[in-house]
Amino acid sequence: MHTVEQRPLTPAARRVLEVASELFYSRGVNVVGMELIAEEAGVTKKTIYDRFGSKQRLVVAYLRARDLRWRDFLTSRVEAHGPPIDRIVATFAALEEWMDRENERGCAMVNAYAELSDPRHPGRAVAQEQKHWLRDLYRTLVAPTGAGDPDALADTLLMLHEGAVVARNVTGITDAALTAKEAAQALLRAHGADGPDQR
Amino acid sequence: MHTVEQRPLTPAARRVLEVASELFYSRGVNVVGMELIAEEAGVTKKTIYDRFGSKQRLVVAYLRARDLRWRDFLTSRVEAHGPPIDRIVATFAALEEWMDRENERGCAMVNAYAELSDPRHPGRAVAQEQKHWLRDLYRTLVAPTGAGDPDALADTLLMLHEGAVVARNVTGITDAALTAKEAAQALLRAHGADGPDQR
DNA sequence: AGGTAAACACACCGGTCGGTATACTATCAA
DNA sequence: TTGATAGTATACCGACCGGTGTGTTTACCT
Repeated sequence: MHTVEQRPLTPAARRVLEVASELFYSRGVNVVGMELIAEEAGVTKKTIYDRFGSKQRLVVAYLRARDLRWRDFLTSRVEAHGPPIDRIVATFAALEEWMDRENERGCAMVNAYAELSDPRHPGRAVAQEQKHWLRDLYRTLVAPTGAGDPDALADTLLMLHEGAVVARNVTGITDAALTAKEAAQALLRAHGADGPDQR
Repeated sequence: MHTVEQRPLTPAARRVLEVASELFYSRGVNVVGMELIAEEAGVTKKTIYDRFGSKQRLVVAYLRARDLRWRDFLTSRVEAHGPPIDRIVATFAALEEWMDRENERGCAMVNAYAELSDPRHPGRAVAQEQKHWLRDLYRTLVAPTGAGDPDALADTLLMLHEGAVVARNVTGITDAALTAKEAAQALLRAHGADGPDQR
């Protein structure tokens, strides 16, 4: 039988997941074969299938792990600020830092969503969940600002966020996150958000 | 020898390109094999290779054709309006219409960019060119509005545009383009753009 | 009548895909 | 001591991948 659940990964399984994550992200989920992963992780295919069961599940594990890392990172950056408006701005500063560090190929969820066209593939749900989570995050951040039409504002911020990733990735606009951050501040002002930074 | 250049496509080649476009877009470039395309187009693989030379070139032909359709569509919608601000707003209305009609799987260029991880694949350049074209379009549309910081505003509009596609595709926000349009209007106002709609 | 282009049919190539089977070894806890 | 557990190595499977070769048929142009 294989693991798949949250039982702590064996050392070999951890290596597999690390290597697979790197390869899946940098080259794409469909392009990378199981044999390559096994080779790079110094492990036999048998071990991978013993631990993860199938490629589909390994892909899901990769997406879940990356999603978790991103959420933890973003959450910590948001919580480092008090005022609602500062928190919203912090999401774009966090995005900027994240993209500089480890987003060479754009958003892993968006890329996976593009690659996994079969609607039954469970990896699609992982990507959707992340975006729904981000949408909800913006809603909860917008609410206490007293901005008008808060739901539309939250969706707009979400779009700016996702658009910045795409623009940076394919158009090569390196300061996309910065531009998005300034646009977000302008929008908050336009929606009448009141915060300590307002005058 | 095979065609590849802009010589008018033979009837069989046209059928191949139509079928390939549908399959490439709806299922992904890497997932669809040449045999399936040949089958669905009622054509032998030999014919495809005689006309297009390789899968890589067929993919490029698909991207070029789709890009052209989109540019023609967007250009016509923009030119239907006179005032600069109306033209900018028209891009988001056009996006809304386009997404309702034929964007079930998001932006073909962004998806292809995600799938074609090999930087040497010429399909990547096609995607990049479209986004650069769109960026330039927004720049030329923003310039005559007299808005402050026009380049940043153009990039912001680009991000809203791309973000709306992603948000609608993976998050399922069906009115994403509408929300983006309203945000664009607010941003134009915030940048002090003057137009017939201003008061 | 002859030539050329565009299809057809079909067999075939080396290689890779995800996944399985068998057998053996090292570690460690009951 | 025994018996899982986790790992190794290797061979194998059918299916499919992108791509090619040989030869035939159809239709239009000169």
